[in-house]
Amino acid sequence: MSLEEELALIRRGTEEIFPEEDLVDKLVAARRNGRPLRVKLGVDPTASELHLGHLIPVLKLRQFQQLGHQAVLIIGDYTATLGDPTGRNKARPPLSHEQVLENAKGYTAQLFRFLDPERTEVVYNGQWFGQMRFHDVIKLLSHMTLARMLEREDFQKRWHGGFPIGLHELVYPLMQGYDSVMVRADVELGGIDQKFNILVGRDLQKEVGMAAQVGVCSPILIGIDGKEKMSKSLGNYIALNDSPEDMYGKTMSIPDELMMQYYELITEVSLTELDALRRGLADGSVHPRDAKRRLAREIVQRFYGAEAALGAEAHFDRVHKEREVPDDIPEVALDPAALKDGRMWIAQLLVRAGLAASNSEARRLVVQGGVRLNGQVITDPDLDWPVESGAVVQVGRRRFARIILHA
RNA sequence: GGAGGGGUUCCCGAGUGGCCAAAGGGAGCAGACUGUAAAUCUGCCGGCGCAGCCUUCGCAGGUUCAAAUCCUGCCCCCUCCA
Repeated sequence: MSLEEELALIRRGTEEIFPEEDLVDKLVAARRNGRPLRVKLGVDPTASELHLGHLIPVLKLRQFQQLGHQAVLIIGDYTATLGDPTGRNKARPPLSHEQVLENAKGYTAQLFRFLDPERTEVVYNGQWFGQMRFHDVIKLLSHMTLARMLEREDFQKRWHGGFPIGLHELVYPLMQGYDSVMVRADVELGGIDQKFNILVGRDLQKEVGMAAQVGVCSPILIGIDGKEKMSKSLGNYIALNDSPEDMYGKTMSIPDELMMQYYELITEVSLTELDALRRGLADGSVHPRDAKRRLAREIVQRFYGAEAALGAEAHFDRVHKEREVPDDIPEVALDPAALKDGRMWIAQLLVRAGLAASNSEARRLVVQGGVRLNGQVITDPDLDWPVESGAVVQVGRRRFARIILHA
């Protein structure tokens, strides 16, 4: 593969590479000396469930591996207990070390579905931060100035917006940068929100006389709502553990504008094909819906294989095109003793089925025509319904529950 | 340490004694349209088997027939000065 080809692959789906000349130099040197680049990715095991957003830099790391480079996966067991302020206007609550280690286990297991263990070095940054004396900390801090720190966008926003900034948060970028020093990183991957931290890593490496790393940053993946960064707390995410059906369905619900970015970041469809697709969408020869169907297939395929992808598509068509009741809807056990003469008030039923938060909400749903019992729209909020085992309750277009009478 | 500003329903933000379950916007939910896209339109958006009642406006007391609105104490946040 030519250097140009390698560069083109690395550039795919990246928002910024800084400085790109350094990357070229490093790649040239790597080829000449037969020494692969050390590509660092730090993950803070703060969440329990990984989603596509977390995966973006991981896929980039995998790509580097496929190009013959060495992956260095840093588990931020120490930094995670501190709370990374990145991208928030609020400090993240610190986690206990036990919690972090627990998360880390799940993380690595999931990440190794994509990474090649042969070419991955896994290190915990507690290894060095756990050893530091207070004196060492001060020394590390002395490499940074307050003014420099406040250049960072989210600090600036909080500063001007009058929101608190914990002193400990100022240390975070230094820690991440120090990780780069410790693993002698040539390249650091991350979302564009990591840019500042990666630059601090460059500074620190230079301070100790090391060649500065290159930052390769991906854009922040927008969630399926098309508005906010994908995150668990916003509920706009596709989890790595989602079922093929869910994954397919969620992908189909993303706004059209997001399609190409998802293609670029998550699938392995070639760049030339993506160009063709883009043109097709622009001149109307490709229906956006069909492009999205393929995207959904590609994504499911990456996680579960081609067969599962087709299965998920068939399921999707059955449920949403034919509007049939899905076959895997959640079952809700109902104690027959809760019935009066074999009947139950519809609002109660919805609440017990987990389809409404309160009787009031249930009542509203009914009045607004959003509730179906066995496929039939109900509009009387006072209805006492004769419940039978296996009955299907539906709220809105996509929320179902099957009632099972069971003592 | 000093001076000042502020905490309202998921978020922002009106409301300064009764007409306030609390304007407006956002988010969300439901309906129409559709491609489970976007945009748009309509309705809902504290709880209660609900033409009525109950609980909310930082926390705890108090005044009053009546308080988110007045008084007292406490907690928290912010700005400016040092």
